Amino acid sequence: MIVPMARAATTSDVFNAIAEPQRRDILVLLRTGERPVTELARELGMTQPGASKHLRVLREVGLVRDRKAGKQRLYGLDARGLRPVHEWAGGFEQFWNESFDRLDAYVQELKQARQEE
Amino acid sequence: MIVPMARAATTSDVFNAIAEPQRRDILVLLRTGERPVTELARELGMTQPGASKHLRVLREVGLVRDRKAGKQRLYGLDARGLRPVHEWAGGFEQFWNESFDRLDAYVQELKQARQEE
DNA sequence: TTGACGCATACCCATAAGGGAATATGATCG
DNA sequence: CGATCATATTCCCTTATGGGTATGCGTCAA
Repeated sequence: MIVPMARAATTSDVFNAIAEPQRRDILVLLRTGERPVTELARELGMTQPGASKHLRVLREVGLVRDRKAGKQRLYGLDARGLRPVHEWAGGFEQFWNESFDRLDAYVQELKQARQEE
Repeated sequence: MIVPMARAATTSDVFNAIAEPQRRDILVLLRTGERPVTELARELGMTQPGASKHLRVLREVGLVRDRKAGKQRLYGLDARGLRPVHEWAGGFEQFWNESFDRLDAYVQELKQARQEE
């Protein structure tokens, strides 16, 4: 049976995991240290279940780690999975520096030419 | 009326645009130069409508530009939009370098202790 | 042991997303 | 104008996603 897939499962792909703004917010927040779910939810203005769900996705792609601390569960950052993202995007560095120099110049020329008409 | 939103529209967010593997493939391919849709589709093994749809998303977030070339439409890379992604991920660099040194050490200790039992 | 607390899941709902096939739109050429 | 090639759109279908609320479950304190 053919199973159409709407998109790569968010749980298996770091790129997908960080596609969600709130999850990026969580990661940024966790740079300042571990946090229990409730506090994290409060700081980011989300419901506790909402936070738990996002944390689960982040945990499954390995961007976050959790450890039990008594009644609580502390979530901490494991940013190693972001390295591939950084490198992938970095692979385009020469292009955002160079590629459109000529295009930009051309656009400038057009504007100028139009004003001189 | 409250309108629940499943996720930020893919057309408005670069992070979402690059969450889809095939779109990343397109961007990588375009590093080697402009291409008409059909050729791009053939090289990446996707259908023409499929390619067009992905290209549309990429175009709407500004990662790709198109220009008419006679009967064809050439798509080219505009990687400037990837710079924020690179920088965002780069903001975690210190964490993937340092954060888990202690954790890794701890894991090593555990392994060693287990062998010595 | 019984609450209370902290967190994860389950369930429900509406929407976004992708794929495939068919079709519309655009442009070129004879 | 008519035929044809290159693309973009549309329609249909199935799954993924995110949010909300209710609820299950483990842990700690009295």
